[in-house]
Amino acid sequence: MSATHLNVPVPVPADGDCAIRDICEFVGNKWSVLVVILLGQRVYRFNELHRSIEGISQRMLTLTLRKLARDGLVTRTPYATVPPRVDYQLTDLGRTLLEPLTALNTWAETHQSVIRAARRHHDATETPSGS
Amino acid sequence: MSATHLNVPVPVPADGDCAIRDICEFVGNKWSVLVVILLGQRVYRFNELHRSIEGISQRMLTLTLRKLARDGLVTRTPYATVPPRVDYQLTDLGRTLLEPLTALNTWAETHQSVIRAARRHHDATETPSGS
DNA sequence: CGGTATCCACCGGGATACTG
DNA sequence: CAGTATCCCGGTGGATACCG
Repeated sequence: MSATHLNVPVPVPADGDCAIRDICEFVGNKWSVLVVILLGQRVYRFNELHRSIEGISQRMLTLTLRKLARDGLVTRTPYATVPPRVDYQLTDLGRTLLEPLTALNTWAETHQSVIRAARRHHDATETPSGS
Repeated sequence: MSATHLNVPVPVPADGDCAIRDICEFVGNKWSVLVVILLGQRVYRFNELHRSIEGISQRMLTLTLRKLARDGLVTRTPYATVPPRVDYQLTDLGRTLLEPLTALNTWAETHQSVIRAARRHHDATETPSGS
C-alpha cells in the first residue's frame, strides 16, 4: 500500500489550514474545473470559452476566470485592438493541476457506468413505489 | 505530452454524458470528499464521523452518507443492538477513489502556499484602496 | 468583443425539535 | 445512538440590460 492513505488531520479542521478543504472550494466550482481542462488544450478567448462550455453564463465565466487568475492558475492577456480581444491561458502552476485532474477524470470515465448501475439498483431496491 | 491532456468533448455537454461533470457533482460536495477520505483510514460510526468533521451538521452527514451509499461508494451496516449502532465503510469502488483524491490532496498541499501568495499579491496589486 | 451591474429565484445547508 | 422533519436564511448563479 501507499497512495491509498491520505493524511488528513482528524478532526478535519473547519478553518483554512486544511489543504483538502481548500481544494474542494476550487473543485466545488464545476466551472473552474472545466475551464482549466479546456485551457489545458490551448489558449482560449473569452467567447470561445463561453461557447465551449454548455450552460455557463457570461457572469459565471467572468467570475470563474477572475478567481482562477487570482489564484495564479490562469493569466489574462488583453489586446488593445478593435474589436477588443482577451486571451486566457494556464500558468505553469495551472498546468500542474492538470495531472491530478486527469487522474480524477480517468477515474470518472472508468467507473461512471458502475456508479450509474449502483444508483439505479439502489433506487429500484430502496425506493419501492409504495402503491 | 501524456497525462497533461484531458480528452473532453468540446463543447462540453451540459447533460450527463460528461464524466468530468459527473465527478464535479461529487467533488463539489466537500463533505463527500472528506467522508471518503476519513473512511479511507478505517470504519467509522455515524457520530464518529460527525465529531471528526468540523462544521458538518447531522443533516448534511446523513445526506452525504446516503448519496455515497447510493453511488455504491460506501456501505451502511446497522446493528440491532441497544443502543443502536451503524458502521460505515468504503466499498472496493470507494477505495479506488482514494488514489485520484490523494493526487488532488497532494497537489493542494504542495501548492497551497503558492496559491495563497498569488492571492495575496493579486489582492494587493489589483485592489488598491483608491485613495 | 468582452465585459459590468442589477435584480431575483432557487436551493444548499444550518438550527432546532422530535423519534425509533 | 442514529437518525427524520421542519423552518428559514444566505449565497450561487441565471436573465437581462447596459458600457468601453
